[in-house]
Amino acid sequence: MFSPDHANYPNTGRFLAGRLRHEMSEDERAGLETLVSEVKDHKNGDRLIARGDTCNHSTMLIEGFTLRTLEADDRRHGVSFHVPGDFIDLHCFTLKKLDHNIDCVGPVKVGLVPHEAIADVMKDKPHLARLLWFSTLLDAAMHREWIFKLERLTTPKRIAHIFAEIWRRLQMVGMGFDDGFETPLRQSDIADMCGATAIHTNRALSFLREEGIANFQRGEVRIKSRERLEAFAEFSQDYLYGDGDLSLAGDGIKAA
Amino acid sequence: MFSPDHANYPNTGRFLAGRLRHEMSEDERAGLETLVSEVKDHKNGDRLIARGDTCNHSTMLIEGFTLRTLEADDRRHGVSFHVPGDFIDLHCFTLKKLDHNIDCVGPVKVGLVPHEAIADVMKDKPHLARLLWFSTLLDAAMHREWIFKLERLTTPKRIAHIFAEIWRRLQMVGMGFDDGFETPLRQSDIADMCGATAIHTNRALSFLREEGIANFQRGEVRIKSRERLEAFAEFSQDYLYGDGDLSLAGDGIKAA
DNA sequence: CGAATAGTTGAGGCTTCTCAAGGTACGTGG
DNA sequence: CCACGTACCTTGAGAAGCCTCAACTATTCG
Repeated sequence: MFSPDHANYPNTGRFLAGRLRHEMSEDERAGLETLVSEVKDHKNGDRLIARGDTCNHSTMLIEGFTLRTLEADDRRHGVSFHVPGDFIDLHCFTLKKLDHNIDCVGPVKVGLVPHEAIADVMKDKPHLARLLWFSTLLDAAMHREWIFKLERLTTPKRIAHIFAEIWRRLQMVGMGFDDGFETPLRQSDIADMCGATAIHTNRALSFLREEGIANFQRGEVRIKSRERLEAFAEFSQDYLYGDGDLSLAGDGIKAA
Repeated sequence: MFSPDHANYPNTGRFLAGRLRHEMSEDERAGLETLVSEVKDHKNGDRLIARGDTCNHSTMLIEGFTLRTLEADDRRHGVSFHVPGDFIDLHCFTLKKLDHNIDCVGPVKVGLVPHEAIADVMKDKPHLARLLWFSTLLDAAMHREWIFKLERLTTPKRIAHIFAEIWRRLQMVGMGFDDGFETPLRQSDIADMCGATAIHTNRALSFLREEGIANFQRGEVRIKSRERLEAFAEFSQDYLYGDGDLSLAGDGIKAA
């Protein structure tokens, strides 16, 4: 169902894998790969971009895991996360100044894409431009699901929802295992994404462990039954626009 | 600071007012106005679009107020709202099937924009296309602020935050008053946007009234001190990309 | 005027927070 | 190999926020 062109396109081969990558021509895939002008490595805790920075390039996440965060007082809040293949801050091409930070969790490899290169795509390759737009709209759809989740679910269910989302998104880009996944996230990172304290998050994780829903231990997440996890979390993958009810397969974006 | 071209462009004159409208040429303004192929009226409670609908047009909100909602069991949750001038579901041009509903609150007038017309813009008017993209990214930025708000604030502060946002957004498009604003929202709608019960929302509104922060009574919102309201709500208008720290004024989108 | 919608109030219970104290894994230097 | 430091995780207890159930009141509209 997914085909991470990772061998052919080491920097961008995971972009939109499991979503609309099947709509990209070889020409577009190759064109996208050439947008990356520079590859950089970062370490755990690095802040790739800080709120308010003016940027003239955008960032493709090649390896690793990042968080989008907002801060107030001394508390950090997570508003979304990224897995390899995500165009982390494509929106800053258009917004110019970002409203949030991008923080590395664990070691990270990114590809930099100059904004002039994206402007050329806008001008000359409307179909690829539309796919780039699509990827920013996916972000927005995920944000909406998070809002829904925060309005509706208790902390244990929020955590289960995050696990379900990470697992699905990793698998879409050819990562993750049949019985779970690995992540550099610590309990406090999960707390930041749930709007809960680290202490309460710890208790909620114990609960998930005791109930046999998900076993999180220092970044190793083992899940016995995806069905049970997703039911508990009231999770449905539709909003990821992969295989669910809202899937675009066979009905996708026609050349603009 | 804002100039709602409402007289010249009755259907689209509020689009991006107070944000990047000043960057639109007369040509682009006129072109945008002609995108609207049909104007429709709706009444309170109408569902303009339901989750999963396939759409071949997008919707400009001309008059009135709408909510984006997601439902589960018998509970409705609000993930964002729209004021006149908002391109409510521009993203369905690219996503094709929406992940959420659009519900009318009070009487509503909308303009329909066929997707072929938007595709032409993508092909022939890259700068206008980029402004359309920008408007969907504004949505995403507002979503992120909501996530932050839900993770961080108690119900009284969430409500104050919503009031602060509505007020600012109305003023950007030339609506709203110096001492508050009017809205067709009921207490239960506010509850849906806060992830709280209507009962708790009622108590929180009483609290805001007693404290003199905001007086909400059947859609009339009176606010003595914007400063006090925004401080209480930990609200900063930056994320609306109007006048705040992230403002693009004088530094906006160059022709692509 | 009556019905329907919208808003208000009270009491008991669950969820989450705060403050405070321990426990465990893992790397570094002796 | 052990001692120690640091980051991460765990546990307990009391308080605050929010929910549910169950009334009751006010406003709007036919």
